[in-house]
Amino acid sequence: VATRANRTTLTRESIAATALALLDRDGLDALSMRRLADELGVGTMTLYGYFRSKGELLDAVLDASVVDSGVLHPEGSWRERATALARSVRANLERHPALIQIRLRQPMTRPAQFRWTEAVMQSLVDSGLPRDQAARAFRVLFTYVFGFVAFSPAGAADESRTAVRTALAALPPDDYPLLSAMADEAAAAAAGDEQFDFGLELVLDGIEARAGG
Amino acid sequence: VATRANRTTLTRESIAATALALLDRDGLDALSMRRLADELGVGTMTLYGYFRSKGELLDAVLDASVVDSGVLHPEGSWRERATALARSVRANLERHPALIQIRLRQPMTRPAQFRWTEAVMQSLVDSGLPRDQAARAFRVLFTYVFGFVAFSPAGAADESRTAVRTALAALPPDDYPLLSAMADEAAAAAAGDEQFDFGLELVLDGIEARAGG
DNA sequence: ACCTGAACACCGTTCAAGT
DNA sequence: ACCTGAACACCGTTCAAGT
Repeated sequence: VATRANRTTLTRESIAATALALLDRDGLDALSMRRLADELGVGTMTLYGYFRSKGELLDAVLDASVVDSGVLHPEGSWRERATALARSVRANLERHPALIQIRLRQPMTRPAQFRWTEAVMQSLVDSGLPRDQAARAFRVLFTYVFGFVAFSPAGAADESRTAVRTALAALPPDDYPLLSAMADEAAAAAAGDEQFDFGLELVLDGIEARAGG
Repeated sequence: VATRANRTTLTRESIAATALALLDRDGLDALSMRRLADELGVGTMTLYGYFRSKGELLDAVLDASVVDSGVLHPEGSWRERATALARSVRANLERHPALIQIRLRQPMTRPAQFRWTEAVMQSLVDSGLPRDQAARAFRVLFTYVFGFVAFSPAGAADESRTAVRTALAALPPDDYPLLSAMADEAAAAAAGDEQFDFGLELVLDGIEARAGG
């Protein structure tokens, strides 16, 4: 609902930045070409002068989100560096919760994301793993971090814990002897920093064991 | 495009089953209330007599997909059972690729899925882990398996490998000394059974180390 | 009780036209 | 060169009506 006045010149970058802000504010469903054009104070069709399709715009939004992606050259042992890189990419992904859903469609062929990949891969090679195993280990770490963000609701950690506790406590003990008795423990593991770090250490332990450390 | 003739009586279950078939055939974007009603040979609004909304229908589709979920009571050591359960849920998720995207929205409070959770949790408790750690370990395993399916394209394993190899080989070696030289190793780790099992073993090693051996 | 067409407020995108 | 309204083929859902 901005007027035409508060834009200078449209560029792919400025449009992507506005789209990212809209995404952060109102979520993935709210991002339509029509709404974004409104926000920018232009006609809907103007956007098609900068992007061939909505998909191409979403690609540009992914690139825009990586610009401010935090620590890329941490110090320390391979394990300290891997830990710092995993935490920083998690933090960045959770700053823009809608992005993970976009990323499900098109896999990791975005150039900007490769800087993080290079840094993580370097730490894994430094662990002493041969390259083929370092590549596999990278993929496990990637799967863990992205999976965690995708399946452990970030903003709603407390609500998600409550939902898990309620659901498990309501299960019939005859069919679910373990789960019905473990509602509190399961709730604690449903989300949050502690759970993220538990899993990260566990995965890194597995890598270290393979590195012969 | 079915005629009214080839349905007997509509039920929530029969509608969900048709929706799942449509999802498998044409993907998530193709599943609209209008198209599903067409498929069933009824008017669009008829569906709203069985489900209050599209979201409620998607919930029912998730439940329907769990019915045929395979191995739930494997034999063997805790680790053999955990392995069998992880592989079977991966196979089931990959049979219905669109479901993982639905599952991103609403977390694991679907009753039907809890049978799998109970069985995995039992294997983890049998490993000797205390319950709070078993709950955390379950969550890591869950994150790994679901993350793998979400981020490692199932049907398109070969194409995804080719895409990764091409993208990495095209990176400037000055900025990406490691990645540009590791295109083949990264491609091998991008998808497939071998990579899934590598990560699964790695995660189970981490769990076993915490279980004290 | 069970079903439904018309209507409303949205989508992405093509096309032909405006400056 | 850059922008755009109208139109097309879609959405999910409300409402008032049909049998």
